[in-house]
Amino acid sequence: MQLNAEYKTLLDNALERSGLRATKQREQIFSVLLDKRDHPTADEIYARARSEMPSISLATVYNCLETLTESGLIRAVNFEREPTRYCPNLTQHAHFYCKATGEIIDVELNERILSELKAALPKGYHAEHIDIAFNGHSN
Amino acid sequence: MQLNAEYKTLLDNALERSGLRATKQREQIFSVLLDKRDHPTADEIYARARSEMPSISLATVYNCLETLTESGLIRAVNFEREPTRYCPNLTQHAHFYCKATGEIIDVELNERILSELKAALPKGYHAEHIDIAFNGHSN
DNA sequence: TTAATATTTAGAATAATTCCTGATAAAACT
DNA sequence: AGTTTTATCAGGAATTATTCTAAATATTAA
Repeated sequence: MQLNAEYKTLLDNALERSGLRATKQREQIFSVLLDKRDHPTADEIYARARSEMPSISLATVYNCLETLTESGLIRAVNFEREPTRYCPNLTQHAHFYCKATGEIIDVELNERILSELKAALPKGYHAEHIDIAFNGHSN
Repeated sequence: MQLNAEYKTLLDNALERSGLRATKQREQIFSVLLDKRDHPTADEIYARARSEMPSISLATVYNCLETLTESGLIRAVNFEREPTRYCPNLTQHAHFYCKATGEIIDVELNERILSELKAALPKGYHAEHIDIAFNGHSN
């Protein structure tokens, strides 16, 4: 649990805004996600969190992930029906996923592409959020 | 089971190409998807198929959906971790989804946008397939 | 028609996630 | 600080979409 001051403040403020309490567990989960940005699943996060906080439960991991997501501190990422992965990158970005190797990277998208995508919607349809997953391979 | 001749041939050819047999159940499931293009879930497809073929089982619905998907006749569509939906539109297209009303529509994307998206990938990364889901509302 | 093989069926199994309940911790109030 | 109130946590049970299993049936090939 080596959450630096900047992120600690970010976390506390976001939780406060949502009317939620700052707890060791929430801090731990947030810290795990910031430490290694490899889009881990809840199980992987549970394993990492437990190495520093052995008493944490899987249910708590799920609870924390939900509150962090709702507070806008992290993002849930899904590839088809595989277990949900989590990511602390809050910029508008897409994901590239290689099923063969498991490699996942963030793909930054500029505003122009995003507005062109939104322009593809028929009249009367408005997108609040766009999920984009590139499935492929790297070399 | 009112699969017209054109689609019957499409189905038979696609199954044959994949080394699979043409069966009543596969025809029924394909027909259900073509008849009402509202992106139904496996359960909904099961209900619709059963009204014409009461003996079909849910496992068979899942099996058929898998074989039709693998044969390239239909597409599986996922929104977060909700039940998978199915769609017989084979053009490269995105989906718009309104969680509040459940409305789902296909959004056609032109080649230019798609190549711009692919161009956003870092060097060495290649996308075979891009999943795009617009989440929002309509009026 | 028979033999070989694929498919279907029904139910059991699986796996990610959610729910439940008593215990614990944090904030609010003396 | 001590007490009360309320949120959160832990552990286990429950849920749910989907997959698996094995016996029965249908399809194709011989």
